[in-house]
Amino acid sequence: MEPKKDSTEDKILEAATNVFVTKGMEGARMQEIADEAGINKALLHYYFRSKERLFEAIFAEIIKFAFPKITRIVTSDEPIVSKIEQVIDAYIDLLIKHPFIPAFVIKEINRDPSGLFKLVVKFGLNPQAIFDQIQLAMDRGEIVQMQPRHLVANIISMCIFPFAARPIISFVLFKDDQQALDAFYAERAEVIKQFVINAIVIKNKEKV
Amino acid sequence: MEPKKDSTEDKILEAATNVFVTKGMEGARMQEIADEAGINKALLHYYFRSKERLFEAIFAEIIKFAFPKITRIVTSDEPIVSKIEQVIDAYIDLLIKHPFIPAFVIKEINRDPSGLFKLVVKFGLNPQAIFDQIQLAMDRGEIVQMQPRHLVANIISMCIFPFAARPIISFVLFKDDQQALDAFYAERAEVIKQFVINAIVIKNKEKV
DNA sequence: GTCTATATCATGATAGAC
DNA sequence: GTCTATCATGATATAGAC
Repeated sequence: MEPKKDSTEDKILEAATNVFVTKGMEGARMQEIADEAGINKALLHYYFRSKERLFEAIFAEIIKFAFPKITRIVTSDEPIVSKIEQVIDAYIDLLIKHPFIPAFVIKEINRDPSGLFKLVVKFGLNPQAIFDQIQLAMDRGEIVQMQPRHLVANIISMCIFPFAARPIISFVLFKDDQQALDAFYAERAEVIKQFVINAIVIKNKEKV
Repeated sequence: MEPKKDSTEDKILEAATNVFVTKGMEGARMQEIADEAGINKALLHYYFRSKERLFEAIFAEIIKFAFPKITRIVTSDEPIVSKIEQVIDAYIDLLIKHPFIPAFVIKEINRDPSGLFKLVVKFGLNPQAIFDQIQLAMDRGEIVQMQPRHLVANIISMCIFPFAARPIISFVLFKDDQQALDAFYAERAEVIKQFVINAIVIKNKEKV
C-alpha cells in the first residue's frame, strides 16, 4: 500500500494509490497524481501507458491486499468459533488502518465489475472450502443450522459496512467528533464477536 | 423514484435518476440523460441550470426515499423485537426493488459528504429516540445489554451491505446466475431476523 | 528519464433561430 | 419550449528537445 523506495515509479504508485482511493477512477486526475508524486503528467504516461493501466495496477494491488485476509486464517485447524473470532479481529484491524478501502472497492466493482472478475479468476478465489467447514461444525451441533453463505455474509457485512458508510456514521452518530468515531470503530471487533457468538453458538441442548 | 407523468420535466427526472444511480454523479453524462429522456442537452440546461443542480434534485429524492423508512416503524408502540423484525422486512423489501441505491449512496456520500449534511439538517434526523427505546428494552431485561448504536449498526449492515457488494456476491457466490442471486436476496430478511433474535433475545433467566 | 509544448477529444454549457 | 450549432474548458495522451 505504501511503497517505501523513492524511485520515480514507486513515487507514482504511492501517489496514485492515494488519489485513486480517495477520488476513485473517474474522479482522479492525472495532474493531481503527478503533483502528488512531484513530477509532470508526461512521466505518468511514460511509466504507465494510460490512466486505465495505472488504475488497474493500483486496483489489483488493493484487492490482493484487502481480499484474502480471511483465507489464511480459515485454513488453520482451530475450532470454527475461534476462526470466526480471528477473522473478525483481522478484518477490523485492517479496516481501521485503511478505512477508505471499502468505499473505494464498492465504487469500482459497481462501476466496472470486469476488473474484479479478472482478479477472482487469477487468484482462483473459491469460498466453498469455507462453507464446507462451517457446514461441518453445524452438523456436529457446535453452532446453529443456517446457510453458511448467509453466515459469512452477515459477518462480513457487520465488519465492512460501517467503514463504507463512514461519513454517515461520523455525522449522524457523532457530529463529526473524530475521537468518538475512532472509539466506535475500536469497539466494533468485540461487539461483532459477541453478537455472532450469541447468535450461533449452541450452549446446552436447548436448541436444535 | 419513477415519476409517472409524461411531461418533459418528469421524463428528465426519470432518465436522470436511472443514469445517476447507475453511473454516479461523475460517471453520468448529460448526453446520456438527454438520450434516455428523448430530448437534447440544451433542454436539460433549460429545466435545470446545471448538472450539479440536476444531481442535487435527484440525490435529495433518493435519500428522502431511502432514509426514513425506519423512522415510521420505530414510532409505533409495539415491542422492540417486533419493531426490529418490521424494520428488517421493510429494508430488504425496499432494497430488492432498488438494489443499486446502496452503492450509489455510498459512492456519493464519500465523494461529497456536504450533500448528506444538508439533508440531515433539513430533515432533523436524529437517532437518539431509537437508541433510547432500545436501551429501555435492555433495562427491562427483554434483550441483552449492548450499546444500542452497535445493535443498529449491525442490523443495518446486514441489510444493506450485500446489496452494495452485489457484483462480488453475484460472481463469487453464484457465478452470475441471476436466479440464484435473487433467491439469495429473497432469503435475507428471514435469515437476518433469525440471526438478530438469536443474538439478542433473552429467553429464560440464563443470561444477564 | 525527464521536461515543455501541443494535439486531440469529450463534456458541460450557452446563443440564437423557430 | 424545443431545437441546431457552437463555445470554452479541462482532460488524456503524444511529440520532440535535452
